[in-house]
Amino acid sequence: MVELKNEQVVTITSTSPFDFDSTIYKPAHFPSNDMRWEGGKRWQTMFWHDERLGLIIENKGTVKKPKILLHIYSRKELSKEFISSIGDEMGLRFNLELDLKNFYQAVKNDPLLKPIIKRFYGMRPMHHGSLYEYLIISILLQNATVRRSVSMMQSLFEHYGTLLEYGSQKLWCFWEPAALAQVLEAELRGLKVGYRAKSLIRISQTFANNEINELELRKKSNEDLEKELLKLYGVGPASTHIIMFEVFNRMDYLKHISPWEQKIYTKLFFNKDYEKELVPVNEMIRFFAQRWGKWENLAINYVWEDLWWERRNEHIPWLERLIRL
DNA sequence: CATCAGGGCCCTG
DNA sequence: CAGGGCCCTGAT
Repeated sequence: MVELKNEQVVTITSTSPFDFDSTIYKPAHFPSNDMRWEGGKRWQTMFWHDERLGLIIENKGTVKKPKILLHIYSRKELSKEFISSIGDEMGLRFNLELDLKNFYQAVKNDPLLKPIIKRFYGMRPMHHGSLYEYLIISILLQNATVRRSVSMMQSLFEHYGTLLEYGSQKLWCFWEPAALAQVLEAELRGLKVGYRAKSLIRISQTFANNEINELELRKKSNEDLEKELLKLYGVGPASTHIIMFEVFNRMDYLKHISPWEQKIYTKLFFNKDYEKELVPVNEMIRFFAQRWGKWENLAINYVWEDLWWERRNEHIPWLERLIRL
């Protein structure tokens, strides 16, 4: 375990409106021991340019006047440039520059979104981690129930990650790609990740060899980016779909809906019993494009997040059956 | 006890 | 382009 004793603090801001809790905490993401959330505060570990960091993201503002305090814990003192690069990166990952007012204007007459936007006014989509980290997660999601994905993630943390102690928390930090790149497949299979071992290793090698650059990919068009992602071993249309939205913030890329999402969407958007009648994926894709155009993924995400926040407050039997946590 | 699908993907024919 | 196989787990 590594204790991070050095603390530096920066202020970051967001366009308005900004809702802190629904942006920095996503109940739809599966739980993992690299983070902790309580109202107004999120602890999150971060592997950034060879440093293992502990972050505390703290709300000091309001929806109208956003202000976020970013506490950065590290082993040694960090340069001013390094600190500000972390602030910039978090701004991107948390979509703090996104102009939500355009979105709200575009969908202002939508009866489904109206009450949700009222409840989550200022919510942004977010993923806290890097492309590499999200690729690992998306591979763990493949062909597995949520419970199994959670246990594979924890197992990987315990074998290749680093336990950090800071801000009275102990949380796991991701490994660098090179650490997994040289592991033997049999060793990984010993951690019960199954056939995913090969994908985890090959993707780690791609990153360790610098054959892929997240910052460069950000500049690419949807089409080119999709092509680059699909080239990665173990990445298909389902993983590409979630990465395009969650990592690269593409609001207008929707080509795939997984069976699990299809069931939930059938209920949420078409108000039908998915056990009797599943709405076909192609029909869904046409429907979303026509209804919400270039904002489609954000619109869907608002409905999706609303459901998962509701699940925190009350038992939703049909959803529980689908999650199998 | 056996069988099967789960927030897919690769490879083969 | 369809379909088999893949690791493991809990539900049936």
